[in-house]
Amino acid sequence: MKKNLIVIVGPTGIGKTDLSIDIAKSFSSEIISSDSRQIYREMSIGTAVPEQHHLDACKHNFIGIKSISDYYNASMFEQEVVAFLDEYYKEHDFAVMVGGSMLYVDAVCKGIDDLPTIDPEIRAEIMKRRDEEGIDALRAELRVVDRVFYDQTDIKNPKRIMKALEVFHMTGKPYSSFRTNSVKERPFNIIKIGLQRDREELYTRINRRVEIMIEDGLIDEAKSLLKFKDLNALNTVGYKEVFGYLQDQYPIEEAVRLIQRNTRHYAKKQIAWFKKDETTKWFHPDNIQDIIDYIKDISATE
RNA sequence: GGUGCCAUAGCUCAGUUGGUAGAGCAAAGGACUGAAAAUCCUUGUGUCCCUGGUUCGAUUCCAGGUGGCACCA
Repeated sequence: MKKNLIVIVGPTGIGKTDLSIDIAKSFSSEIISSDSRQIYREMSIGTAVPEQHHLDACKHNFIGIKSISDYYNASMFEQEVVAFLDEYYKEHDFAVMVGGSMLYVDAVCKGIDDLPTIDPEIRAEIMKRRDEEGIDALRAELRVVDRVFYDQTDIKNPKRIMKALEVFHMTGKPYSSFRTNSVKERPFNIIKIGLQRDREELYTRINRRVEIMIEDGLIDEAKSLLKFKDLNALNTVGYKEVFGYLQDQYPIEEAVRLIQRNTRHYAKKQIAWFKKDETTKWFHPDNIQDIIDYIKDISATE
């Protein structure tokens, strides 16, 4: 019988953590976190890492396994999770993957193309040119060296331009030549569960959760990380806004307001991304039995 | 009770020397295969409080009304 990966997705604050533990218990399963920020051990309050009694209730993987100074990306996550599952499935039939990082979820479920790892010098060089020559110069170069990608991408997005140029300078080949637009076959079933609530209800939960983070010591956590604020890991909702407060740019109330708003915006983007996947079955987080029945039903038939 | 000020987008307000209106905030929709909690794109019709008057034309001027605020009694 094929093994099963139960994937639980949904916007931040929807209630994924509680549900995932119930599901994991029902299927004698461990949990894999697909969360690009909970993976850093220095960040826990601001990333809403599950509380200790949750962690004790069920084995969690891929939480706190990296340091904020480590370079990490979706492809590394893909490889590590696939390797993990390869071992894990020798003793289990089900695994639960839960988390809101859209690209990380897709990296595991669909795979992403093999690309060369970019030398830090090349990345630094591109960033330096962006600062000195401007993004327009980089955009013009991309048009020459990779017209295919230039025509199909969002050309106003500096990150897209820089990524493509990094690959070109690293390999001498256009970025578009690495893009296969294919989905990798996995040796396990993927059962996608999407969680949804009324927008108003979700926003109320988000606003409240931010207040709780502050009560739980987010300010102190951010204070201890202030000197690392330029690391990518800390370009994160909850931290960047507190950094502004700690640097006297605005009062604490403003920081809270910004975190709440930016978290809502993040949730919106997650909803837009996840709803495009037509293989996802949507439930309200309280309908636990329906979800369990659905998983039993679909896993038995595949 | 009297006087004055105010009434415009979900909120705070600007504005129209009379030709049916726009900022900030909030919000909504979307893109996105290696930095993704990142990055990027798009979206402002609203009885301009109500009724009447003047006018070719009123959200704008005038009168009355209603509501709010302030001061005086």
